[in-house]
Amino acid sequence: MKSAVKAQQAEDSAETGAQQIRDAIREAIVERRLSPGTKLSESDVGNLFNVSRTLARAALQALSYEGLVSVEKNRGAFVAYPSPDEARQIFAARRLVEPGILREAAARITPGDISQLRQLLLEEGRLMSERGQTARRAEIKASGDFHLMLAEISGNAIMQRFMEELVARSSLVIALYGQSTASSCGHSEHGDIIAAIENDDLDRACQLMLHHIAHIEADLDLRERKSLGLKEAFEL
Amino acid sequence: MKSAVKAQQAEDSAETGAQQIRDAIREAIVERRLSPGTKLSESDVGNLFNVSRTLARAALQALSYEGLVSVEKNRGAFVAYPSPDEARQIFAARRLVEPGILREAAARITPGDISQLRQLLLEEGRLMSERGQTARRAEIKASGDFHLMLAEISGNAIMQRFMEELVARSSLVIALYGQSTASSCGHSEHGDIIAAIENDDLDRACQLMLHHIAHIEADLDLRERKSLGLKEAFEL
DNA sequence: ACGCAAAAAATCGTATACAATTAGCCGTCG
DNA sequence: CGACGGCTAATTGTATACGATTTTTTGCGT
Repeated sequence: MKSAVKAQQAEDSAETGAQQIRDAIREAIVERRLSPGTKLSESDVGNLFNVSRTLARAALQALSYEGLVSVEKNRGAFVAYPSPDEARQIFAARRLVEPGILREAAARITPGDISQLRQLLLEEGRLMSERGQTARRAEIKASGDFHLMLAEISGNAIMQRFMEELVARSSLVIALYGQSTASSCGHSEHGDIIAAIENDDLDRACQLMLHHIAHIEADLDLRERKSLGLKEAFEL
Repeated sequence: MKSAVKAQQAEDSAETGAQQIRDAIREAIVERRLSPGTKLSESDVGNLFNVSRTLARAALQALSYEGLVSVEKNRGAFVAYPSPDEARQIFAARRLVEPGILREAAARITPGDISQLRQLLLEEGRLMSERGQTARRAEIKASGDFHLMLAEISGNAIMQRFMEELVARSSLVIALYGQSTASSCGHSEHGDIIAAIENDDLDRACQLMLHHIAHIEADLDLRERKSLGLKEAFEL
């Protein structure tokens, strides 16, 4: 799975400082070590990675393009705090594209791909039973990787990159609005989808995928709670 | 249409130099005043807009995230030169998402939206009959705006941004591989799609959209012609 | 005249420095 | 006692400077 995209700039591909920082921060956000709303000042980021503000700034700008941090002019960068409406749009986008990706992936899937998917599933299950923060974080990533791997199999680098953005932002949304202590993704549903693909039952696989996404979304509490109303917070 | 997205950083929204440059270059690329492969050195861009290399660099980096320019480490930035395979992926992505966007848009479309779409169509037709470079460029933009407006009507800012990227990159592809001198888009097909939406015939609208995209793609010559081989160029 | 190697030029990568804007603080005034 | 105003500190926006890498040129030898 780490063979990820890296589509453009094929040849030299030596990540240029800023990209390393960007990736490190992104990973921290996706694994929820950084909470939504956390301030990411350019100086702090620079000091943390022992680079100049120039590179820190570049990394933050890059993350802002992916929707993972929001930079406010003359105020600074913050880990994105998606509104309930944004959250709905993210999942609407996933419902819109994932069935299509699934179809494309099913059309070109190889036995090797399937065994890789199964292995991912196994790993996911193993992490799920473990205790501890680090296992939990790895599990969060693994459950997203299932969706990303389908995108990779589809062979469309553009859709793959888009899915990476959607999965990452989903992680933020779940961190903010998720209710169940249970992990992010219904684990068994992933297995069902693979099974449907193997049976060449594409329609069923797509339907399962839609249910799966709906299931994740159903676990969210997307009520507008704009800093607790500031009035309602004390009147009750 | 210019009410565009601008989702993040809602409040002050005063574009910060680099963004202005980015938009200017993007417009130049989409309108095909800049050809694929053109070198965009940071110094040149900076001088052209009377800003420092810092801002020029930021703008180019931003464009690289959108896939409109490719930056090669220690070599420079160039207007993207999508490979035939990339071109296919771009159109595959459009086939994958545009029907879905169309369905979402149809669900929330208002009479006002329809009249705006019609007006866009009229403008497009007017420009099509005119002669001259500037009219041609405006037409290119207008034909893309039809698709973008549907995305805007769909109410999903994320899908809208993605469509903006896809339309812009499509323009590059057409510039590179387009054959017919005729414009980029079958104009009448846009009208047919609107008509189908008005008749609440969603399935037909989606089918028309798919045909429309296929039609654009059919006008491309996507054979691998890697700088004409340097040998084959003279042996025939 | 051709090819190769070393130097020169140009360009990018990163750091530092300065200017502009914002946020917090404190003192004064009503 | 609360509110307003200006000042200071912190943070971002932009420019300039320096080092590294690549490309081109140039000059020498064969």
